[in-house]
Amino acid sequence: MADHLSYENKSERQCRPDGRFRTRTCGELRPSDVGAEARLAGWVDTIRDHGGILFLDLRDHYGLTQIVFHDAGLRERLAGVSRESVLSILGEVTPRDAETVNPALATGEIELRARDVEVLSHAAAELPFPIRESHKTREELRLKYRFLDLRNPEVHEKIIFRAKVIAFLRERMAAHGFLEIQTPILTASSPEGARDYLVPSRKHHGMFYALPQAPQQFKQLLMVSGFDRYFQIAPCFRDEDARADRAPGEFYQLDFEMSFATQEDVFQIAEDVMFDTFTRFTEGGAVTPPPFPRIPYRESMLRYGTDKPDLRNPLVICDLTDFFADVEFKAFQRQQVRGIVVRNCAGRPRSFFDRMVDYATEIGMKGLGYVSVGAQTGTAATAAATPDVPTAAAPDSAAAAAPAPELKGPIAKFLSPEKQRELAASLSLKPDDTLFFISDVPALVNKYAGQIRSELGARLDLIETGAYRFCFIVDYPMYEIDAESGKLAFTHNPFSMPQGELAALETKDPLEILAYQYDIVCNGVELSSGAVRNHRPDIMKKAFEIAGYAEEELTTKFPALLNAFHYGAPPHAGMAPGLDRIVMLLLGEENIREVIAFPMNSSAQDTMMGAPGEVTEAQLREVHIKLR
RNA sequence: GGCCCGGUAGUUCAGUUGGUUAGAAUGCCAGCCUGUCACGCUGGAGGUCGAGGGUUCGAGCCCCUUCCGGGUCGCCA
Repeated sequence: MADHLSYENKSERQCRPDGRFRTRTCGELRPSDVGAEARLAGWVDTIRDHGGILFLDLRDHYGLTQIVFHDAGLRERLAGVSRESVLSILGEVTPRDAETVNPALATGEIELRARDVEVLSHAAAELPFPIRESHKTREELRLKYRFLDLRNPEVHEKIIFRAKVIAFLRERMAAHGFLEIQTPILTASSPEGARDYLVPSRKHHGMFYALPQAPQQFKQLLMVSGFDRYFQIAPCFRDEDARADRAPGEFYQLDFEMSFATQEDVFQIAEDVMFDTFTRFTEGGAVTPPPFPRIPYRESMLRYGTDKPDLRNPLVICDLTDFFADVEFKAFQRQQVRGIVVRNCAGRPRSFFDRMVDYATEIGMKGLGYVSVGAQTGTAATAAATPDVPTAAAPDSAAAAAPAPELKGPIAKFLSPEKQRELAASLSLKPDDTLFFISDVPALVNKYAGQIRSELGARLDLIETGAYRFCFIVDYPMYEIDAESGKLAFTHNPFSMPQGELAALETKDPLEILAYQYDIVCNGVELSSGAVRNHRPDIMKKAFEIAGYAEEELTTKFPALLNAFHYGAPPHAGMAPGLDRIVMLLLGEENIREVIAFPMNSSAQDTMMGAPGEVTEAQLREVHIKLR
C-alpha cells in the first residue's frame, strides 16, 4: 500500500515509557528493540493456538505485532478471550528466526514474548462480520457497526488519509495568507437553493433556525468586515437526496473568499493548492500543471457535451449542423448534429457498433449513426485508438489532397462523393477512423453527445489512467429561460457579478450576458462552483429586476448582505471545492461514504445512532411543536 | 416521487424446468496440536429463503402487494 497510507510511527508521538496501558505501539517495534521490555495494548486480531504454543496478533491504530505465549498459565488466562477483545500485554521483544520472519508485516522481524496479560475489555464471540473483510460486507450492516468497520485497516486508513489531506489543505491555505474563521451553524433559513434543515427555537415561539447550506453569506460578510482572505473546512447542510458521490444531509467544503480579487486571483490560489495537494497525495499521478485550462461554458457544452468534462478522455465533439444543412437526410436536416471521430475504430467487430447503438437507445436517443473509413490493407483492424483527434476547424491539407476515402456505414449513402470528400477533409479522417453522429433538438443534442463521448472513451479504454486532469469552466450565462415557467431565471447564482457590470444589464440581451461564475472540474467531477460576487446594491437590484424579482423581495430575502453592501463593500470572489470529493478522487473511491467516518445511508439515516429519531413530548412542548 | 438492481445460515454467496431433509466457504462451539502468521486436523450447532397474500398436488424459484438496501432521474441557487 502507498506510503502515505501506511501507519506512522514517529518517535515523538510514542507512548509514555511508564504507561499503565502501554509503553509502545503495535506498529513500532523493530530488531533494534530486541531485548527491551514492552507493554503493548490493542485489539486481538487473530489467535493461533497450537496447543503447546499460542500466537496472538495484537492490532492498534499503528499496526500489528505478533505476541507469543509459551507459558501454560498465561495461555489459560486467554481462555474465553475472543477476537476483537482488548488486551494489555507485557513482554520482551525477541527476534524471529530467519525462517519465521513475516515480510508482510512492518514488525515482522520481531515478536513479543508475553510475560503478563490483562484483559481490558471482552468482545462478543460472534461478530456481525469479519473485521478484515468488512468492506465486502453489505453497507447497511457496516454502517450500523461502523466502529467495527473502521477497525479494518483498509477502512481505517482512508480516515487517516482524509485527516492528512485536511491538515495539508490548512497548511497551504495559511501559507497563502488565508485565515480560518468559524461561521455559525445555527443561522437563518435561506430562501433559495437546496432544502434547509430546520431547528425550532425554544425562546422564540414558532421561529426556526436553519443549518447553513454553505457559509456563503457569512464569508461575504467577512469580506465586508475587512478580513482579506478567509477559509474554512466548512460543514454544509442540505436536505437533498443522496448519490454515490453526494453525501446526504451534510458534507464539507474547502470554503474560501478573497477581497479585492478578480476571477484570475481566485484561480491562481485554487490551481496552486489543488496541484500541490494532488501531487502530494498521489503516487506519480499526472496532475494538470497550473495554469489549468480555462474553458468557456459554451465551448465545454459543445466539445464535451457537459460543463464537467473528463479531460482524461481524448475524444472531442464537433458541430456538424451546418455541414448537414444541405444534405438530403431528414433525420439530421432540421436538427442539431454533432460528430465524434474515433481513430482506428472501423475494424472493430459489428457487435461493438451494435452495442453502441443499443446504449444510445437506452439513454433515450432515437439512433446512433456512424460512418467508417475503409481500412487500408495491412492496417490492424483492432489497433488501439490514438488520442490525436482533429477538430472540425483544422482541416488537414494532406488529407484534402488525397483521393476521397471510401466511407461505409449506415449514414454513408446519404452523402454525395463531394460531401464525403468535404467531411473527410474537414475532420482529417484517416483510414480506419469512425465518425459517430449524434443528432437531436438543441436542448438534448449536447447531453447525448457527451454521454456517447464518455461511453466511447470507456468502452475503447481511452481514458488516461492515474491522471488528474483539471480545468476551470468559465463564462456561465447569467440568465436562462426556465424550462417550466418559460420565464427568464438566474442560471446559477444570483449573487454573481455580471460581466460588464451595470452597463451590460442595462444594454444587453439578458440571454447574452455572461457572469463571473465558474466551476473547477477534475476528471469529470465538479469539485466546486464559485464566483466573483456582486458587491454593488445597484447592480444587484437591476440583476434581480431582470429575473422578475421586486426590490422588496431582495431586501426581505437577503437583508444582511444587502444592508452590509451599503456601508462600503470590497469587490470579492471565491470558491469552495468539496472536500469529500477531493478525498474520493485522491483515493479512487466511487462512493463518498468510504471517505467519511460516520456517513448516513442514502435515505439520510444514521442507523448506528438512530437518527433521525423520535423525541419526547416534553422536548416538543419546549420548542412549541405539535405533531400531527 | 419515477425507474433499475438486490434481499437465502453470524458473514459472503450457490441453489438447474416449480419436485426428497435448502448447500458451500468462512465465522462460532467442542476436542487435538510447540513456530504459526487468514495455522492445521476431527466433530458439532446454526435457516420464519425480508414480510404478507395468491397460483399449484407441491413455491427459495411463478404472480400480486408491501418493507428494507443500493444505483439512477427529479432535486442539489
